[in-house]
Amino acid sequence: MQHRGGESKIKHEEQILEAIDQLRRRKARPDADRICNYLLRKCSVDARDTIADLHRLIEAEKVIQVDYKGNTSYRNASKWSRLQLYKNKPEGFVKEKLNSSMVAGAVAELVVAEPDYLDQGVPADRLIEQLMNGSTSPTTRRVVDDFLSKEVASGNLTRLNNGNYSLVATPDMTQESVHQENSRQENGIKKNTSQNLAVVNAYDFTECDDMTVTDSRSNTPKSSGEASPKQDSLKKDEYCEIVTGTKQTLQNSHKDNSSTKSRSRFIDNKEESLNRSNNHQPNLKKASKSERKQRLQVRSEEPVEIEINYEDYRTDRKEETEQRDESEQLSEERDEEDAGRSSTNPSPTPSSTNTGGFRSARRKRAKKVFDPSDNNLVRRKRGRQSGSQNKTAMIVSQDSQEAVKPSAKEGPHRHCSLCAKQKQERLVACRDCTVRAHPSCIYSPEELIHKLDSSWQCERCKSCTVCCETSDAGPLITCYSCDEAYHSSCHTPRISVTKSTTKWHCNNCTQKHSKTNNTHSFSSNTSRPVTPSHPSVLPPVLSPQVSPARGSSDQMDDDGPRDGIDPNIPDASDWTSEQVYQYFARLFPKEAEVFRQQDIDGHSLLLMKRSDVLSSMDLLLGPALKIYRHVLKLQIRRDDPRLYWL
DNA sequence: TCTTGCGCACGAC
DNA sequence: GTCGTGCGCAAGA
Repeated sequence: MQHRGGESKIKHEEQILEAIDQLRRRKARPDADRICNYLLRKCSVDARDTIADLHRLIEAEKVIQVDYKGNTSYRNASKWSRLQLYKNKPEGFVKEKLNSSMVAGAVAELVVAEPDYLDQGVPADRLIEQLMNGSTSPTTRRVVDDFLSKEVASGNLTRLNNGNYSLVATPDMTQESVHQENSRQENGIKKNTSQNLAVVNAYDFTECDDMTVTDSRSNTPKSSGEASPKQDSLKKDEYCEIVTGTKQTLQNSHKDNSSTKSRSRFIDNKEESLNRSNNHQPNLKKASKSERKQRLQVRSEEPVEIEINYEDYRTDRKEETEQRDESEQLSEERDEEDAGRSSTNPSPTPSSTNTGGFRSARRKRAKKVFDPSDNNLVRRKRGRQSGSQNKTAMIVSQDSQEAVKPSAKEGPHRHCSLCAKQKQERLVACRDCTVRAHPSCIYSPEELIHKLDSSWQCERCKSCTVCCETSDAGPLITCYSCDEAYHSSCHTPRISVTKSTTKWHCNNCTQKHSKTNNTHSFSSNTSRPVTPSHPSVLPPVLSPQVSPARGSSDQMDDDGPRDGIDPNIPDASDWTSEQVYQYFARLFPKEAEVFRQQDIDGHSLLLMKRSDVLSSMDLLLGPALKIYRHVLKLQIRRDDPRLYWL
């Protein structure tokens, strides 16, 4: 491949263009870092070579360097739909190369280089030149001048009577920029600060042999201005000392009335400065990554990115290696700092921060919390795709029928626990556990009419009103009227049950009704054994019972014992963990194990909070809520639904 | 740990 | 409104 002018072939042109295309497909920013990374992985091309070729491609206009949302991107000119727009109005694609921070940085740099500017202001020409030097993008003098005018208009910059520019001092100015500037000078850092003198984040600079730092806006080589020494090795701690805040620089320069003074002071305070600057070093990578980074070396973060000045690759790195030991020591500290910050973003490009740049601050979206029932959705696979992947997936996988059956979506059990079939009938959930059943499986046709809207309790959850034992202790007979269940031996008088009986009324109901009517159809002679309407299809343990009024506050009000301690609810305070387990095992055989695992005894049980049950026991929400109900029941020894949701 | 896919926010038009 | 872009996240290797 030839340059347009017929120059020598650009060695990695195809790979670079491919990288750009690939990154665009991935919706990843085609920045220098990623391009280098791509070539490194695919072709083992050193980042330096990649950058060098990238710049050649830019010069050849085969790759267009643009600033988009505050950061540098590269476009494949042959495939870029906006190429014509760019050609017509290139500044429209580089306008973000100028921002307040960059201006501030340029001013600060010039002030540090020439302390007199502090009082006199920075000559417009010098400032424009500085800003233009900060970018090789087609930024024109006019564009820069216009931008400066806007900055003045917006109050970010002051134009003095002599026509020179000065930064507007702000209260938050600190000394650190001067420090970094001085540090740079003293340590021979070449850093283009056309942006603010902001954080230069180091990705393991122990390995950054011959990297130099340039403005993030461009990977193209650029002059570093007067303030930048020529020999430019970089060492870690110097980067650590480069801290955001050009304005700070000036103010502190003012305070000290001399940049020279502040310079020495800052050097003395190096350690302190380092500590502060650590907060601005979000992407320092651990040494383990260094091997790849060594070759990659193009990293960015925050408004100022590290970029490779490919012209400087050839520079001597002797100075840097001399200071490496110190740097490595400091890197450990930074790593520790990093541990506390977002490290999940592997992107080398500035991620979320927008300090001082024009880049819009993308808000980090909260992770969506899906409805538990969404677990039944087949999600589109993400990440690397292996084999064919139906991109239009996102299909509701399971019984679409249930989409019109709201109650059936309430929990993990979508099959009727009684008939184990799927019907066009909504499921009723046991109010205490996860068991579900069709109303028609639970009730007889006659019962369906007036009990359909009642809460229902499966046999496991049903307990004897008198002894509180479940059907494990013997068959329960449920009152047709109040739905209280009794063991035949617990009820007074003792119940004589026959399977053929369908309607049994407890003694209480019988007496109540006998007071109000003649109880012609109300007799405790009829009983309803704890068997479902369709016993032939029942799972062995499930025997649904209707609890029409239980759980309603109305009944609570009628029910004397529930205003205080319900004697039917056992005192769990002295239970062993095994007893606790046994209690819950009867109700929630699947989930009860957690009580045993966590060794929850009666005392602990009584101290448990809602959050303990819902969060700390690793239970699904549905069972957890039901378990909590029982926990609360044991704690207060009342069965008051009103308390469950407190 | 790294790469990849992609939802969705954002800005330009 | 559409379109281009790419951040931020999650999934997969």
